[in-house]
Amino acid sequence: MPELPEVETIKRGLSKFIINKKLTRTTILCAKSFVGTPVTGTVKAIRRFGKALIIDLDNGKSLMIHLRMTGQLIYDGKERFAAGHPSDNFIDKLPNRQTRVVLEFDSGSLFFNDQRKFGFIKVIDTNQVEQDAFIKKLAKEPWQMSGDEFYEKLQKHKNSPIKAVLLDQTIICGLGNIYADESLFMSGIHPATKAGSLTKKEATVLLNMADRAMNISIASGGSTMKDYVKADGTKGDYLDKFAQIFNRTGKPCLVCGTTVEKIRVAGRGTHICPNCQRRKDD
DNA sequence: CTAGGATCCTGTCAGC
DNA sequence: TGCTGACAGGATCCTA
Repeated sequence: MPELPEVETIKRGLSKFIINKKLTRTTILCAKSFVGTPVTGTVKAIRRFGKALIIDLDNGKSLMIHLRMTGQLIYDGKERFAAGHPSDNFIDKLPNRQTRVVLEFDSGSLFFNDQRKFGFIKVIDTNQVEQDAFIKKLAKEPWQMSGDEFYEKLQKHKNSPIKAVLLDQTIICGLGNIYADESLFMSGIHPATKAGSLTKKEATVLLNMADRAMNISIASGGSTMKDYVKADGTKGDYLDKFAQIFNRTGKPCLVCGTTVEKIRVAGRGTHICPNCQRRKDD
């Protein structure tokens, strides 16, 4: 669930609270959610590779965190900060039944919640982060790639629906189901269009829209929570204020008024305006 | 090599 | 009310 903008929001928010703080204790409530042996140490840096978050300690070890579909990180200290999968659990008492791991710092606790247990925290050597099997395969993020480069990549997957290509982190990194739908809508491209049938111009527009959609979201604090969770559990407002197509099934298209439809592409629920996004291939 | 489907897991919701 | 199947903001594994 959390896509690049949400992870970036977490990185920025968490940095304010745990940099230079000491991780003193790890409590594992679900064995499969924590890989490796718990470590202690002072946080020196927080980095992001695609949708993966890296917390570097001062002892040569790092924690790699991937939230996958339903992960959340909630920091509870003097102030509370939460981001990730949107749900009321943000304001629950912690730990709750979806809490899988608790990382205790000398300034507060960081709760890793994950309903479906697809996410994980993994201990790796800091100097091996870039060699991690997942990180190593990640492609460039949209703003690091040229339109020509993206177009060339599409030719290697010419028979795949363009949405499947957008979701493949080894082709272009950072998009998930929301931003794939948003980018395609903003580009006027049907998600099932074969990647190889896009022109270089269309590919370039799509790349630019992926960049724009994610940056708009980062600027608004991601699609989940604002920087600080208040007692009322105020949620991040990307989906409400900026999403043009995602989760708008049955509502009028913001551009032409046609009813938004939900279809299935690349095995994922996909939102389209059947008028603005027409297939030009087969 | 690519492409597509099943799979990991828990929870919620629509439809009988 | 109780059951059932579909589906979920991700990625990997297996098969053809």
